[in-house]
Amino acid sequence: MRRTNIPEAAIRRLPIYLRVASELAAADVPIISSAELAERTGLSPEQIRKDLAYFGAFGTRGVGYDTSLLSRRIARILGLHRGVRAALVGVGHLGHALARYSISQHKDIQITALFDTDPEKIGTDVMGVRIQPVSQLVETCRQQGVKIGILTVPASAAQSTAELMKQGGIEAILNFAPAKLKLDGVFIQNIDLTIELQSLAYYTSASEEDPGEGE
Amino acid sequence: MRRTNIPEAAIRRLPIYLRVASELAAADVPIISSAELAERTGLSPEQIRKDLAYFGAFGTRGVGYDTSLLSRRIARILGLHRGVRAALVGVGHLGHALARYSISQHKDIQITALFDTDPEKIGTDVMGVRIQPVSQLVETCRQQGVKIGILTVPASAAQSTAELMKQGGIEAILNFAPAKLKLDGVFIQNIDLTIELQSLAYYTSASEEDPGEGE
DNA sequence: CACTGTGAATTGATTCACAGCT
DNA sequence: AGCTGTGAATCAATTCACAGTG
Repeated sequence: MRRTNIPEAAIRRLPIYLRVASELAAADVPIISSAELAERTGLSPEQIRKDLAYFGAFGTRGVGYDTSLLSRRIARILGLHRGVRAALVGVGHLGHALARYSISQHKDIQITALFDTDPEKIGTDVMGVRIQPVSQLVETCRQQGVKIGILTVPASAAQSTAELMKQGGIEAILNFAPAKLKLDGVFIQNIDLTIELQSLAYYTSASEEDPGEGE
Repeated sequence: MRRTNIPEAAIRRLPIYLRVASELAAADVPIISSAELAERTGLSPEQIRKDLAYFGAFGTRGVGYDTSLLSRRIARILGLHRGVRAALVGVGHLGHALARYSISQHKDIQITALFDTDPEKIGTDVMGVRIQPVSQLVETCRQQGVKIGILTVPASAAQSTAELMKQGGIEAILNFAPAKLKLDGVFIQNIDLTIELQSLAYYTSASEEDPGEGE
């Protein structure tokens, strides 16, 4: 019933709507129109209406969307209403920063386990979450019902760590390592800083095609 | 002549090809076919051929692509051949981690300036790059010819900081703040950790539509 | 012969335009 | 009257299928 014909692009926009809707609901703004949502998100009103309509009509014609209802519905669609547990592997500088940020910010996605191989780090904690050895990953993730993995290990360790995550019952991975993971049955989203920066360079006058060295 | 009909998606894949090609060239593998490239990147051979063909034919029919030539050509297309300077604003935990990583890793995109508003941080350095007050941003970026900005400030400061970046001559921004920047004439790429994690939850059994609280 | 390069076909996402509620 | 919800049209990206070439 789920995961059918709904564009992936639409799903990636739901958290944006969620953010705006819950901010407004918290500020006691009860209603927002697709036009206003468009204004605040930089998307088009039609796209917003279409995205929301994929999941059933929760607006009121002639009026708009109830911000409180909207935020609850989106949270439910994403499965955030009960709280989703995540584990982060590789507590280097980036991993540490992400862990701090996620542990402090998100109530809906909670990092409940941290793993590393460095004996110096194991046993220390990040904002109250203890760093465990990677050898504990499968067992701990299974015990805690962790569903999301955040991968901030070196590229060379990425594939094997991802496999452990799968064994531990993780169903979706946010991969920061510059490596393409091959892992069936697990949803993988890559964030690669090098790719982002390098492709950004293209949109810069630095790339203004000075006409090649010959060859 | 540039920025014409080439799909943005293709440009975002160039750094992937660049990585593989330069790794192979460094390992003295002189030639790679689109099929092998597909194998290593998880993309399709046709897509790779099409992407590369947008920028002119640099393969040899019946043979494949010269890895060394390929990496040089892509670097040139992206404008990386001369080195591109970047500035990072907001040296919190995430900013610090990204700065460390970028300063140490990338030769082609160099972070040459760091900015923050915190007097405690100003004057300290990250791997040899001194943190300056944001009040110096415009002047320093102009002086150094910085073209890329990395934005790791709180959401509330994102828009105003982005405007300073534009004033400083920055042409492309990698924005980690959860805010939609409105800024004409500057290419903006957003990375929003909350969005990534929340949309990941959808692909997890956590979201298995237990049928709502009614209303 | 084995590969690249590329028009044509397809698939997917966005935008348009309007019908349908409240 | 003013908004949502949605089929139809457009636009963009991917995949197909094969012609072209070293």
